[in-house]
Amino acid sequence: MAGSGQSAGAATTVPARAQHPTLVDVARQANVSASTASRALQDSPRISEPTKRRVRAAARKLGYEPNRIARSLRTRSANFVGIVVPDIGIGFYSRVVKGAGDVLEKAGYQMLVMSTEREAERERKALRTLLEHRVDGILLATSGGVTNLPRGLVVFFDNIVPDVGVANVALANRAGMGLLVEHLAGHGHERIAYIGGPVSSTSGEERLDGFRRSIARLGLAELPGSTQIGDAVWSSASGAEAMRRLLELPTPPTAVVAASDTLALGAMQACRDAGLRVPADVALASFDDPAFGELLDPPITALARNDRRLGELAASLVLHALEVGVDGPPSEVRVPVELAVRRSCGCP
Amino acid sequence: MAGSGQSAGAATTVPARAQHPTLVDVARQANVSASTASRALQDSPRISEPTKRRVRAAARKLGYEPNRIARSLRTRSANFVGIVVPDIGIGFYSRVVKGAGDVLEKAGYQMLVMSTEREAERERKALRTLLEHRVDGILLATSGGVTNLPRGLVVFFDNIVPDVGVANVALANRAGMGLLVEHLAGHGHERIAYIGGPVSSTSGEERLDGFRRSIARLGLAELPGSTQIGDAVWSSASGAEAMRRLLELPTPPTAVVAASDTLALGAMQACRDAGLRVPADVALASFDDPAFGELLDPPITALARNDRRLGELAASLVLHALEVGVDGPPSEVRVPVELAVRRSCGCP
DNA sequence: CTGAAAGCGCTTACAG
DNA sequence: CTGAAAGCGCTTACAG
Repeated sequence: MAGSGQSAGAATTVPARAQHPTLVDVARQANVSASTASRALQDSPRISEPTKRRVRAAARKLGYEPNRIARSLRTRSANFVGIVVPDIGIGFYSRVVKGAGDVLEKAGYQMLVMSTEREAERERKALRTLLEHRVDGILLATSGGVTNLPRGLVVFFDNIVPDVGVANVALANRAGMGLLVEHLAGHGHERIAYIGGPVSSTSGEERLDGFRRSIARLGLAELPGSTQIGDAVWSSASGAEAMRRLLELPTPPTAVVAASDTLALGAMQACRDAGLRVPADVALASFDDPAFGELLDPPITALARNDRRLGELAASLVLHALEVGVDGPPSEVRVPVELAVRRSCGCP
Repeated sequence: MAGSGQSAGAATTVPARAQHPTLVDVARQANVSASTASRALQDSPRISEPTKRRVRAAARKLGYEPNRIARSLRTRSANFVGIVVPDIGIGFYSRVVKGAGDVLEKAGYQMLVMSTEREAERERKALRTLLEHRVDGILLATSGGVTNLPRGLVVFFDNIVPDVGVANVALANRAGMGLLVEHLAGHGHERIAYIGGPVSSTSGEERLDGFRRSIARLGLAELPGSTQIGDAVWSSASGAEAMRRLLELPTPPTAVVAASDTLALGAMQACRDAGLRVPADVALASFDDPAFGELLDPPITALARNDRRLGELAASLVLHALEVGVDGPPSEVRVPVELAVRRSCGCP
């Protein structure tokens, strides 16, 4: 039938997957036992130099590539760490993934990345898959899919579930908000409004709380209707809508702080559409730094985040737990943020 | 010594990793053999309904999670596909990863993501790791780390190596450039310049070529010094520099097409710094659509890409090869792009 | 310094 | 319809 294959004898359904040489192939070639070959390739001190050389030469000659699956089964550790994020297409998460990947790779671990599209069902499935692969640990930015805590070592990040997991790490949401509000107040603003994300997420909740505390600390009043919440994905469109609601207030704010770059961009757009100038008519500051914040018109004052660092920390925490075991409540880590002063706040 | 562990008898170095129940545990609980338990969980038609129910109940009761490592070793297929990208932090790549992940997941595969930071050495290492994990296929956006083609099924994307691999997929670079140049020419521009990336990459080469062909097709002259190449990462800074060089030309261009969003943003910045207005003084169009292209001032005319679609295609291609095997030269797929007309080109 | 043997947790011919 | 046995490719006590 078919018969168009290049190599003779290959079954039709079998793709051209070359048979990998195994350790016993190497051992045979080097005239030693499999045990010795294994130890030689691990550079065990129990093997003589000449033997090691012979085994290594044999491995090279055969193009031997150790089978990690077999190794994992035998050693009962896959050397895998799973990371599950709501959406890998979002800059924040992809940068966290990078940071985590770097430290995991250095420690000899591989990373299994799962993007859940913010669906609880997909998150549960991702978690199950990870567990079936016997990952050594999990880095989890949950979208609400964790009904019962997955057994094993999990470090929560971004979206924290209090008191569970071995650790959790997030940005310094409250402190960051404080920086933003204080800066705006420093420009003389007294009517500062807030555009944020749903308080069901850690960022949404902590940033709103940070905003309120700052307002109070500065002795300012929280005006009615001056805190607006956007949609679940913190979309620019919902940021624009929120801004419009703010502008319709009997006495609109003179300054607005947005809890994310997307929200801020939408807000800026809404201002422009309303014929308002930023910062002359409304000052604006953003929690997240948009990718091209300095190229916007006006360049946007925002918090410079260190997303990679967050990923590195999360990975280090799971690695640490892997090494020393866990006991006690989760450690809570907050990654500091820094104010990047540009023009949208009113600075020259 | 230590003795701070909660559960009795746990060795100090062993983290609190619960012992997973195995298939024989399930079998014992259900009073069947391991073979039967295995078949029951696979819903084999050879097993009676009552037995299946009993086995499933036992599995549920014990919280059984099949060990994929053992299964992979036994079936000699990890059901893994590797994807290696230069930088997962870049929107394009993370979107491709998402697209690929979606179709792979649906087909029952897991994705191993490797980000190489554009270093050939890291790329080689990533490839080796993937092979050691016996991935069934590889999706590769190479940064030049492929000296000898890794054995196995590889689909190249973004950066193509001619005539190798089972398939390659990239954006319709030449056609896209044509769209951009023609649109600018439609505005009456005759002095159109180009800012691109290094021609050592597929995108760099094909986009420059596409530019030149379009210019020629339109009967326009390619002015000396009117094609400028930025740095290896297509940075905004190098785009700005390229723009400055263009503006210093004895007779500067009236329109510029940038081969990427980053380059375009840099160019726009340089224009602004030079006191030039876009599009009044210089019209601008960009190959890639920046994340917030419509929020820029002016909103930028660009090609709306379908990065996810590219990832989906790449994954489908590797899956196809997995199923039917490979023969013949690689199939070459180009993902179409679409013109998103906004304001930077001169449209009202 | 080296080797024979057991076993990690599955799946799957083979037999009944 | 069910089970006993072999084996995927390693690593690692155990013995010498």
